[in-house]
Amino acid sequence: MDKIRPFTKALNLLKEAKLRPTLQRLALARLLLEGEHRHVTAEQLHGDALMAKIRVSLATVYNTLHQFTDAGLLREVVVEQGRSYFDTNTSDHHHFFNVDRSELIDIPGDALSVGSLPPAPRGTNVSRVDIIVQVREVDTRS
Amino acid sequence: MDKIRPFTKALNLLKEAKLRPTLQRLALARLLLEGEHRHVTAEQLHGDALMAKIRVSLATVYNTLHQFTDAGLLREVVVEQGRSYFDTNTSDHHHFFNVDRSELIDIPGDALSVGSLPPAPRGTNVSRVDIIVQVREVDTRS
DNA sequence: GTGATTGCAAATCTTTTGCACTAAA
DNA sequence: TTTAGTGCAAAAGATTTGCAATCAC
Repeated sequence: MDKIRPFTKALNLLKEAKLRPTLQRLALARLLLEGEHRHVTAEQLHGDALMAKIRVSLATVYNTLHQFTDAGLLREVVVEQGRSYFDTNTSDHHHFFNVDRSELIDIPGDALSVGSLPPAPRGTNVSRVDIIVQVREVDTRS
Repeated sequence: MDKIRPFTKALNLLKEAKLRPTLQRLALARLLLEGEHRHVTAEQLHGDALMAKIRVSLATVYNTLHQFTDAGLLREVVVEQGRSYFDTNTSDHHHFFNVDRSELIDIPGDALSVGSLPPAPRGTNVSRVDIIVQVREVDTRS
């Protein structure tokens, strides 16, 4: 039945975020937010969009990713120098980062916990906690 | 008495790392590794070097930071999109990151611990765990 | 000497910006 | 209409690279 109203979810998300539902925003929202959770770079999403016959510029992809992030629909994750990932899973969780494949994998929030966070430096408040578990492919030689 | 053999420590570190003790490597090693622990960007270190009358190019600063990192003398920390920090503290510890000031602050390894790390994805080994506690300046208005 | 290291400038890569054009309300 | 949004190309930043000149051994 999803076929009967295929744009509803993306449309509602944009509406809630007070973002005008333009063709490209709607299309990007569908790519990002209607399927499984994903971790994408701007470049990847741009490629996906073109593949799906959606005419959109890279600049607009960047703009849109940031607008979605500001609206709380996405979460920006920085694990690699020079490139940002955007995570469609905005719930409390952490990440494995496979350095060899440049790939992020979610760790459910309850599978990992921080014991005893020390107090934030004077004059500051904690705004977010990220745990990045860096992993590498096992060496199959030997 | 440090004045009597001011280059000894940096020299030994370079020797251990099997890096030829050139003028600029020695100078950068002294700036980085002889004082308090620091978190520097390439740009900052370059500035420090020029300030200390050490003639060195930014490209060489980058090369040197990476050579030191490969040799285990430094640790690269990525917390901000577009910029890398190099941490002179290579022992097991984590970080506060003040977003408003773009400033890293060490959290001693024993002040924070991860409870129950889930198993690494099939075919991978954990190579490193980073905890970034993002903080913001408290809002003094209101 | 000769091979490693450096400086410089150019190149690269990701991300941002300015502005004329287009589309949503 | 009128205002927000888009595309394009150019700009901006951080980092890397190619290569001739220089330095450590």
